[in-house]
Amino acid sequence: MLDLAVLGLLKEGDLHGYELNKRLKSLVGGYANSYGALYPALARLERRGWVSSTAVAPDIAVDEQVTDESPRRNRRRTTRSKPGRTRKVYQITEAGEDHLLELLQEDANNERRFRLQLAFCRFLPPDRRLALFELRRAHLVSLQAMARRDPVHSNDPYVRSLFQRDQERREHDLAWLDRLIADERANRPQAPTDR
Amino acid sequence: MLDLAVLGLLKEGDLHGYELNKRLKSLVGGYANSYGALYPALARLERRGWVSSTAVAPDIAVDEQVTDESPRRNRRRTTRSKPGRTRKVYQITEAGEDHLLELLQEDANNERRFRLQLAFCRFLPPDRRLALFELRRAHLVSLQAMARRDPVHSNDPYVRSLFQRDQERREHDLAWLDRLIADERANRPQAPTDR
DNA sequence: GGTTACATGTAACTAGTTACATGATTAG
DNA sequence: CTAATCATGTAACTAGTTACATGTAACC
Repeated sequence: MLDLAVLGLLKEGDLHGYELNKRLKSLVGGYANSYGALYPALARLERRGWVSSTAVAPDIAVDEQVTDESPRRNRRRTTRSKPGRTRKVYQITEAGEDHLLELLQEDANNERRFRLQLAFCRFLPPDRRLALFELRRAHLVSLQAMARRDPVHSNDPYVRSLFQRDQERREHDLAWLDRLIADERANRPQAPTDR
Repeated sequence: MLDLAVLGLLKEGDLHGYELNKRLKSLVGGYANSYGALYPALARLERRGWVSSTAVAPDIAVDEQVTDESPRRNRRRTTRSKPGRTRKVYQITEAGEDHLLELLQEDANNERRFRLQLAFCRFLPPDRRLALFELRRAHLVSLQAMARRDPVHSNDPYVRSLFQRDQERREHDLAWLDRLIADERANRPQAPTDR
């Protein structure tokens, strides 16, 4: 799932790990997204040829190659302008873009995954995007039906309250998705079914 | 987290694994809760002394020891009433109940865990229960604040829609929790702060 | 001179899913 | 006789978290 997030973010522009993590936080909102998952994921993506990396020195656009005899004071002057350490900047490859398109269309039964798919669904062709929404909708409807088939057995007020919140959330979610789908259809009155 | 769910269910009454799994499904609603997690969890809980198990033969309360010469027709009659295989029925121990109380008060920053805590919070003393709700409330408020501090940067309509749904969901959740807290306070006007 | 932000990584752990293996019994 | 339900379990995998290790540089 991190793969999806990382490839999506890299499609928007090249980034290094630390920066990726910050964007991930605001994107996923409420998750930890710590480096313990991110850096290994980047290494894996690179091994599979979905991204490539370039080492970038922290001193950008600042002066000449330092000749070896330059004293420490000089060295200190050269290392200005940008923070500390050499960064590894990642860019998405062509194979990576293909893979991203696949990931964007997978499943629909996973809340977290759908969140990411939605965040990057602009990279999908309109028909695939609509298909994704419909798939998610079908899933929500089936959850809805399941909940109706066997309602709460418990008399405990806390359990009842919980299940009612669930119900309301499902309804709200479905209404929201329906608006999304309606907008999607409205913005593409093309593709006339041949007649 | 499964530990919490299993101990909570066993506190309501003794159960075997298969039955536990069914209750788990309706409780957690939308999760898989397959046996691959459940059975190892039960084994672990037993090793730690939080539950104990009893093997129960499938034929309960049904007639005499079958004498060897009884024909197949008879045998079929005897093996009625309950399905196939020997079940392992688990019951919660005293140590298990203590542990359950601890699990019910942990954290509050985990959506899934809080769901389970709420489902079994009736086992908590009223003041601990209220504390749990307040802890969760504080967490939701901090999420709310975080979201307000840095709003959506993106212009993408899908991302915007997503973040707005998040916002609405947080507000709905908070309102729901506040109702829960209000009810809780209303139902215990006792504990007069000494004066 | 200490805290925060920048920057990359590893190791151990938590939590759950998917697929497999096995076998009995029941309902159609 | 065959599909579904009951029943217990293992192995391999997916996905993410927490804690650790290390070091620079900017801010106050």
